Amino acid sequence: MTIRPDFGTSAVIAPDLSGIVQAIHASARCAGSFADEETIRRALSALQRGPIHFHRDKVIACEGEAADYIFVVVSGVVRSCKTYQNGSRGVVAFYLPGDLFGWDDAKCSLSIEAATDVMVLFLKRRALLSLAARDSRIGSYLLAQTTKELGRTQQHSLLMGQCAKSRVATFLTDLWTRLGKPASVDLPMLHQDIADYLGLTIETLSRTITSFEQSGMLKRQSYRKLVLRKPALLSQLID
Amino acid sequence: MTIRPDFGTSAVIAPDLSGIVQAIHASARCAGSFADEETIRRALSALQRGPIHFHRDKVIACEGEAADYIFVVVSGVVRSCKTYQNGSRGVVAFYLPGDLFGWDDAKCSLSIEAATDVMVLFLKRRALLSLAARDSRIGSYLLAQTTKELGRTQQHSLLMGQCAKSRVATFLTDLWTRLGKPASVDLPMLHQDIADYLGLTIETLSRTITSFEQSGMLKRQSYRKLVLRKPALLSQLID
DNA sequence: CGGCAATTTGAAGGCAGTCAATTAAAGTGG
DNA sequence: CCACTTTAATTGACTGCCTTCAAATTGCCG
Repeated sequence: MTIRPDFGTSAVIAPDLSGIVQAIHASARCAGSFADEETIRRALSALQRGPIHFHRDKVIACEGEAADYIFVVVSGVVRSCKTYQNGSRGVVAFYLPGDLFGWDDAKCSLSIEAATDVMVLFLKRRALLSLAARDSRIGSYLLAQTTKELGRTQQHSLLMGQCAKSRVATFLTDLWTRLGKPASVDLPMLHQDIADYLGLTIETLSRTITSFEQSGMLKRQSYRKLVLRKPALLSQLID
Repeated sequence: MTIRPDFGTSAVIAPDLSGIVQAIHASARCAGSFADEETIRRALSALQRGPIHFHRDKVIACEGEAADYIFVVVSGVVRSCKTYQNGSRGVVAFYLPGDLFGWDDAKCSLSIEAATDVMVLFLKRRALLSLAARDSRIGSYLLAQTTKELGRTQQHSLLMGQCAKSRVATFLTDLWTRLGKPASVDLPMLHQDIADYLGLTIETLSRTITSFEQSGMLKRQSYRKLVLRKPALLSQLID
């Protein structure tokens, strides 16, 4: 069992629920909640299932399936995507360690799949919702999380209207930023996943990265390892 | 003051808050709520402002502006969009009468603008959130509404990865369906808005509609009035 | 009827896609 | 540890869809 390289130090952010519990506790700004941090932890643990391990490309939740669970990524990368009859595919989002997702109703017809080998935690949806009804801190947290994801998705739909260079530059700088601006960026997912996420072919993705390298903006250390030499120049391509 | 043609009968769905109040009441499935329907109505009315009228292309809320309000469309169509330095524009979503929106945090940098002459109701964001903390029915409603919008936005980002014919066919059939499948479809917004929403130019949009007309799938009655003759064929173009 | 705005149509060019071949990297077994 | 196989990524040549720029047409409103 080989765990693929993942998002550096952030990979171990959420080995359990403690990150979420603290986030809920921190986001509580409203009166009326009647549970302390320990209570939240115990309540969440009670409706937790897993974490469960999935190999790359395994389907975690099928499209159209009854959406009984909310997911938390413990390690690795998860993709939310749709495969069409002609074999092409669109990737809506990637989820990294610590991300809570799976709010889309069942009708949304998106498939949740492992983009790398991953560990995923399951939370019973109905139980979580009824918990949110009793403790407004959890409700606020869920709303804030969903709003954040809505914002990201809006940005992504805007990105899809741009040219290839802008899309790739945005993806690389976003990823680099999320990783804490390390010296070198390890792409945790396949180029095919990135291309489907950006609405491009792997050939165009590859050629675009090559053009960035020829401009001196970045350097390839290997297929999946890049060094961003001039991030400022890359950012100028965005918009 | 000329009110432009809008979404037929649905234009008068929400002249006030009654639609939302009922939706909140209906979506209540959790214990712990301590307000009846009349209480909700009064609470919402208290933090309501407007409705206010905006002419087409007027900015309702500027990008980056402190997001103090949540919006409800009373009549007309609102667009959520971003204008780039080079003058191009991307439209993330259209909001129709009855839609509640404006959840995106301030940082999201989207501009809320009138796509037609519109009437918009304002709700104080903080007051609504604290109300949601006290009454879980309102919290659930807000979460459900945000989730619904997230799903729509995901579908839209997928759409942007498709070819022009699929995008236009999807837009037309979706609109036709939302309008209750009437005999003829009145496009309430300009072609430029639709093109920016679909990530196309107005020329490509026009040419695509022309090709649909030549295939006998639809017929133009005027620039903004279409008759979908073979909706099934149009749907086949969607993937 | 006249003038402006919106849409349609036409012709030419560019960016990204497709198909095919090569190279690099990772996994496998001797 | 190295040869072999398989998978992933790069590169090249060509095609096609969509854009761009320009002109004509339609529709709206005074």
